[in-house]
Amino acid sequence: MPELPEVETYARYFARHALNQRIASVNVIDERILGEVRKETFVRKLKGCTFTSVRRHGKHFFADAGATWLHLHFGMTGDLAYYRDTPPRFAKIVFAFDGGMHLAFEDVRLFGLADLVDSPDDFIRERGLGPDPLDRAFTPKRFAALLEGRRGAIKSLLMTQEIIAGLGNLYVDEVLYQTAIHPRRPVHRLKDAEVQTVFATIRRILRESIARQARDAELPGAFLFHHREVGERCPRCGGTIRRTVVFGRTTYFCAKHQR
DNA sequence: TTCCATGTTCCGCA
DNA sequence: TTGCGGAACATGGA
Repeated sequence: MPELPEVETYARYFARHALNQRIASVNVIDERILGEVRKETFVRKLKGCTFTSVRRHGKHFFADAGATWLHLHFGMTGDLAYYRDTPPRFAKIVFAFDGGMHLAFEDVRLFGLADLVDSPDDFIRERGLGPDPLDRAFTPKRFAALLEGRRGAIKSLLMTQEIIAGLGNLYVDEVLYQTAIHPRRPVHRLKDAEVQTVFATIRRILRESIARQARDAELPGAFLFHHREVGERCPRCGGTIRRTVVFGRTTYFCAKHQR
């Protein structure tokens, strides 16, 4: 489930297992997972290299391979698997390291992406991505400035990667649920205090989720996360959970306490 | 069989 | 310019 907490968890997994080992071979099992780079170039530039560090910005992951950076986006169903013998069923790219271990980038639906970039910073700038909400430079003031002068639904803005990078459908619903704001509320109708609460809640929820390694079962039971079902009882106020569509995405909210 | 899905992009319209 | 609805992409699972 790749939103920011999941990608952060993958980044830590990658760093824990796949750094400082020489890449003996690169197997691109399905070329459709590649972005701009050609298969031959992808293999040639990574074979023999060593990943030395990782970075994450929003839902984008980067690994330093020396002369180039591996760039991964996990789409809807991307995942990583470090293993010795048996590749995961939906492996699309496999890196084999000296010593016999492997790292697979797997993705059932192929909405993910693997590519090479010269510089993550340039990529982030060229793509126009907004700040990462866990970055130090992301302050309450900056957040308020990002929303300034906009008129769309709060959910739409929080989902837009060019405004804030990393939140997706589930976590935006979670943030608005916990701040008692209706997903369709126009952003210019938010009070200053509410904007500050949204800022603080984004950071708290992301940190809590990362601390639990973004595993569904370990997220607090009071999270909307566990109650995404029409007619479900809201654990916070006893109201009824409803479903609607905002920004083209299925949206769950409590009809009673989210206004 | 039908519907739905944690993401992104592109097009048309207001 | 901004915002939004809809469609498309590819595929498994309920």
